Amino acid sequence: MKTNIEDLINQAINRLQQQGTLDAALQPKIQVTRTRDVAHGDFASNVALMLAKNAGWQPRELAQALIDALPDDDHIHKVEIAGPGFINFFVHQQTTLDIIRIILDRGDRYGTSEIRHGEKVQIEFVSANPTGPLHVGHGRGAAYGATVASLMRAIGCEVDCEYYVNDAGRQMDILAVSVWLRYLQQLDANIALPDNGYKGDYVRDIAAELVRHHGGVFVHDPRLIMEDMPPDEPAGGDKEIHIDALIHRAKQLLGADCYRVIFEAGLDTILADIADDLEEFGVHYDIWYSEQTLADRHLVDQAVQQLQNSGHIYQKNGALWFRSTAFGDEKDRVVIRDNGQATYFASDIAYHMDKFARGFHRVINIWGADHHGYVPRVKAAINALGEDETKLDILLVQFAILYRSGERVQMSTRSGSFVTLRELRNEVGNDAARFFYVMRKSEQHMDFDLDLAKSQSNDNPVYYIQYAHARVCSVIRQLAEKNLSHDIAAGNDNLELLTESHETDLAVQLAKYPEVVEKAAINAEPHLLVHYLRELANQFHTYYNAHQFIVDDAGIRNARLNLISAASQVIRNGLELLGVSAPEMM
RNA sequence: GCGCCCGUAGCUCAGUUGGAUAGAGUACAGGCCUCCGAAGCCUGGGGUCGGUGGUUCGAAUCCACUCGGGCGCGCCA
Repeated sequence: MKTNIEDLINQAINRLQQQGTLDAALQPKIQVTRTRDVAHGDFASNVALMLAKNAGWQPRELAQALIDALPDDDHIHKVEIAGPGFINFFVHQQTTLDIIRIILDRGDRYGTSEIRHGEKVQIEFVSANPTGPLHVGHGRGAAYGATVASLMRAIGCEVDCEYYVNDAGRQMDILAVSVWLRYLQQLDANIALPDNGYKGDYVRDIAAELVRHHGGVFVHDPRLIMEDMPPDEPAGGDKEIHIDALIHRAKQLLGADCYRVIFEAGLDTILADIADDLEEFGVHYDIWYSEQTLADRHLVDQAVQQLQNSGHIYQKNGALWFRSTAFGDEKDRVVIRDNGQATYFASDIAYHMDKFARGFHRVINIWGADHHGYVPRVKAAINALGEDETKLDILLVQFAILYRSGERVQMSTRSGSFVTLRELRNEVGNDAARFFYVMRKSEQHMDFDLDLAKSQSNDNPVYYIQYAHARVCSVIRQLAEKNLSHDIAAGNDNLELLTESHETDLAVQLAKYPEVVEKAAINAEPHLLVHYLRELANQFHTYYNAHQFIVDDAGIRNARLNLISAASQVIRNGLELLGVSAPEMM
């Protein structure tokens, strides 16, 4: 209907331009919006206001001229000028109610479209280091990314979800050493974990598995391990130097093969745990992309070489620097360290090159907001390599701050005293977690109230929406008990009996759904859908309290049952996109 | 110090490609089950949209300055 009115206005403008009453050079952007106030009709356009200045008309006079030039349309029964020059459109009630027939016909496809048909999109999200289980901060990125993917699929995109596995960096070595030391402890060695080590219980579990499968083959004398070791921080030293030395010693004593076994035990166990966790959370990935394979395939070398060939690299202090300042970055960045090792950034350049090489129309990275300073250098690299930077969108997600009993829950990764995503899911359930995470705009800091999320009460917005769905299901169940039936065809034939204002209001809300999905998808803003569904649930509950659906008059009964069935269909479709269940009973 | 994000009702937040009288939840006060699920509905009070100035038919929205909060400024990842 909205696009329909846009067409009508376009025709009117063309007609005026052909008549010469309006400057033919004007190319207005037609804006048609749904009105907030019923007195303003169903749809309104500010086109006359936008055009007036350049056309040299008074807004209201231009509006009148446009209305006079407007073609007739069966769906519209009144058009009027209001305020400073808005054009308000009043739609026939039959047209409004017809959406019910459309929804029941399209079923779970209602709200999907092909406006971005065939657009190949890649979304990379979470990509947490596999050095420990996912925590609640990662949960927001997971829920957000998965929902954005669903939304984009709903408008016709072909979406690949990808997890970039940082399996090559120093953090992984620190994990491997942590596992090894726990392993030695479990075999009664007197040796402490370094200040910088990973101390979570999961490290002990991995070590225990090593003991079970390999016995004592990785045992070395603690005195030999610690011999000539630079002191750790508590002993007055530098913890970074200490742990790097420890990593070096571990590789030396264990040899490459044994070190590899321990390293991979840590990596594989944790990655498997992360994958399970996400799968249980309803977050599915198409590709798990290993950072290590970039180096193995020499893609990192190639990326650096390519930058070098195009003159964007220089040498300083024994390292190779990328001149990112030439592309708007604050300072130049090292890609190859003086010890010959590539930086994480170098890998990331190679990774993004590979993303572009894979032919996506659009590449989306979802990062924690603490990485925002990293955005300019990645875009700089993409520009330097001659790729189209506008294909890449980097969406930032702010942290979620947990509250329990009104108190802020403290989190710390290294100390191991943090709330994992799994703990959160067990505590509040997947539905509430998915819903709460996307309830707020992603770049907004979010307070996550654990007590509210798990409360099975009227305070909880998840239940509010699910309850509306369950209520409809309950009504349909009641029919059988009363020996009545729901005849959808008869309902469609009697839609004109839905004359109550609650009924037209609800139908209007249902008609908005595809517009909401489209906007939420294009802007990557799932919270719009959340707010829409709440409002829809509210309108349904209001209607429910005001009117009986199961009435003796078969015409009205079937029409009303069609309306509430359509409402439940839309709620189900919307919750599906959010990854939240729509129970028939609760 | 520089850069990015944020500041809207007591609290949590929508609304920000400029549109009509700034909305919702929650909390608070009152009302609604002989009737399809009260996990619900209705009514009410509550605001200098952080502040000041500017741009125009029109500003919570755009610009400048300013105050307050968060984050980032590694040859870490």
